[in-house]
Amino acid sequence: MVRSRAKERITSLDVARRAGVSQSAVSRTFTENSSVSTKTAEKVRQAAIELGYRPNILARSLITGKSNIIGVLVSYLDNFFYPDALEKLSNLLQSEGYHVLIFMAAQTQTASNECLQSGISDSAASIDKIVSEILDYQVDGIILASILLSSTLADQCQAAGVPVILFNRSQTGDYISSVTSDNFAGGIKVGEHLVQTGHKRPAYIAGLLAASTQRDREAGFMTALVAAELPLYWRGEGHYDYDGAANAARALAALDPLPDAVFVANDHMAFAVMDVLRYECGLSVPGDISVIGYDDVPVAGWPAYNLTTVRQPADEMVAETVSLLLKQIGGEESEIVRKAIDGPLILRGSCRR
Amino acid sequence: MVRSRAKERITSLDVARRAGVSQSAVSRTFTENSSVSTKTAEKVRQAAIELGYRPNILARSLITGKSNIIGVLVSYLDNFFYPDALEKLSNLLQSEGYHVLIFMAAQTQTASNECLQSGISDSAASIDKIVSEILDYQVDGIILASILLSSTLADQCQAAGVPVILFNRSQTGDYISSVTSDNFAGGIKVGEHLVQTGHKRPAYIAGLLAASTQRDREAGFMTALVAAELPLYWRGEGHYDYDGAANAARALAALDPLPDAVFVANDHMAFAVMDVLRYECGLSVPGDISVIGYDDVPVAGWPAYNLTTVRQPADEMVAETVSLLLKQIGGEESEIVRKAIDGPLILRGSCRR
DNA sequence: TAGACTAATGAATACGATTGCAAATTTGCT
DNA sequence: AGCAAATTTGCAATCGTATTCATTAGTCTA
Repeated sequence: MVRSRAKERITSLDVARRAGVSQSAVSRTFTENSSVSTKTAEKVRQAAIELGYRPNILARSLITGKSNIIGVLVSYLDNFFYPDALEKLSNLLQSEGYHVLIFMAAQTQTASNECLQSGISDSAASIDKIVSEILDYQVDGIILASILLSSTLADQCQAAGVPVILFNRSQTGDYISSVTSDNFAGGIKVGEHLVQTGHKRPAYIAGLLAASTQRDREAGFMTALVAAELPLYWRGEGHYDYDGAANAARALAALDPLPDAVFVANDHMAFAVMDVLRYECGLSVPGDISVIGYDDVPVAGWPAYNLTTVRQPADEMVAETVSLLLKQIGGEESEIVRKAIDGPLILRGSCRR
Repeated sequence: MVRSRAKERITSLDVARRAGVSQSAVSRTFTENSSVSTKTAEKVRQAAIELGYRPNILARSLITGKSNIIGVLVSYLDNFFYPDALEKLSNLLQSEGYHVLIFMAAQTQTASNECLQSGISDSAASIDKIVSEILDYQVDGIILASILLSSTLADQCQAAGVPVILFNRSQTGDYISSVTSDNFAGGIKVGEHLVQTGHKRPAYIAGLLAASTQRDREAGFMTALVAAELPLYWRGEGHYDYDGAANAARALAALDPLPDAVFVANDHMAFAVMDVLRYECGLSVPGDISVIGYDDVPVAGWPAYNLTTVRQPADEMVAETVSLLLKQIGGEESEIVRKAIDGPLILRGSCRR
């Protein structure tokens, strides 16, 4: 079976000829709120169906200056929070008549211990490159999931009149709107809960140091500990990475005495920590150590982990992101907004009560 | 801080004036293999940087007839196989100079037991609608992940000269290329392995009945059982859904005598099955029942599940998909191809040896 | 240095739609 | 019916770029 070769496209002119009207009439039948009589509209629609015509959105965008495309840049999808958020984001934008052009930031190959500074600057450069590409597509807006933007790029977007919103990251200094969960408050909740439940030797495993989520969660956690005059017993780094967190967990398990609780900066790493503690070290969670994560991804609720964690309200974060973006696109909102949405601590079985 | 309002765009003409050359010259400097002297190219590039000019891809696409956009339609991302595949797909296409316009198929709200026929036809209609939208964007090609296409839509794509490739689904009857793993062979491997390891009461938990992956995996599995003259002890349905599979597992656990092994049609469901068996029913896996899954998503390798499963070679599947699609776009390949890539059975701890 | 050929350039047109404008038609009202 | 107002309709310009074609500049050979 051989597919027939490239077809000559059907344009509005073809439809116009067939329907016996002008090309403008065709255009108007397919454009919202432009004046066409129902009679001609019907003729046009009929002819369009017969010919299999559909308007060329690229041509339309060229003239209207609106592409109805939102560029979404996401760095990695192995943390389940992101596929989930992406799905919700895409669905919501679709329902608003927009479409998502997706870009993956080049994976920085700095697996774990490699010098992070260079890794970050590498990726910053490549991200700038990608954002430029996004702009080339004349997108109406940009959403950066877990990604920061150089200030020159931010300027460039602003110059192009394209609103940018950071999703799950915030950036001080530059003037970009962001939507996150209230990571500081979440960190506090974790700290207070550990205090209230009588833990005495709390540990912390950090995510990527450059990430605002990591900083805020840790800052909140430490604030709560300080308020309770409970010193941090140990601190490790897992780089928001399964293997990185596993290594940190091994270091943690070698301590004597053992910490009695560990707050891990996100669920994805917390799973690694629990796996190592339970299946490599033969420890019991929460019997020997309590583990608390952050995100409340679906897997956290599965019985195998049953992880106590702070929920990031993905639905609300996505709704807020889209609403904010559309407002900025519509020109209604031009202030810089930094929205931090509160999320509850979900008590499950990985933390001793 | 208030963002400055919409800017007048910088066009190639602006750059031309600034560089003291014609608009054609500007265009040529930004187009591959067109003849410009290095001297003028340099002038143009300089002026472009000063003005912050970047070519408008939409305008370019309008004239070249190539958008460099690939439409990717995916139905859900909660099965970890898809985020992973999507990430790889996007990366590979990006490296080939293409970009991904992503569409989510409307979630069929037929949670589990609801009448599936109507659910499927609903979603088929909405998928046709979405594919039409994709075509409106003048995409150069379409990838459908786990999604089937009505034959009228297939015709429409063909008429528009847009190649379509099914990823992880195949469709008989219609003439669409597809890339899958060799699900039949995989099913056989599972069946043979259960036979060789001396299991006597094998059960099967099916995925969505309409899915080719489900059909082929089950057919392969049954073929192996029949060859060994081992009857299927029990069969349930989980609809490729965590909760659906959990329900099936509860039914399975109520059997007396218990099956001694269950092949679950994908990993995502297998996790639910293991969770129910272990934490609801107090059974041991693999002590009381062996569990085998399909996909080898990353979580399958985590110690908490340590799931024996058939690997779907995502890298190869993605590479094959992209290579095939690009060939078809380039017009080199016009035959219908149905590629089924073999994947190994990964032996882990969830199946008794 | 002249001649032959190649490479570089600009003017003009096309891609497929939207939209302002003016003419043509329909509608509404007395 | 007759005129004013409102609605339709078609023409033509436009969006930002690629590309053909004719022309000019540049290179190489003899």
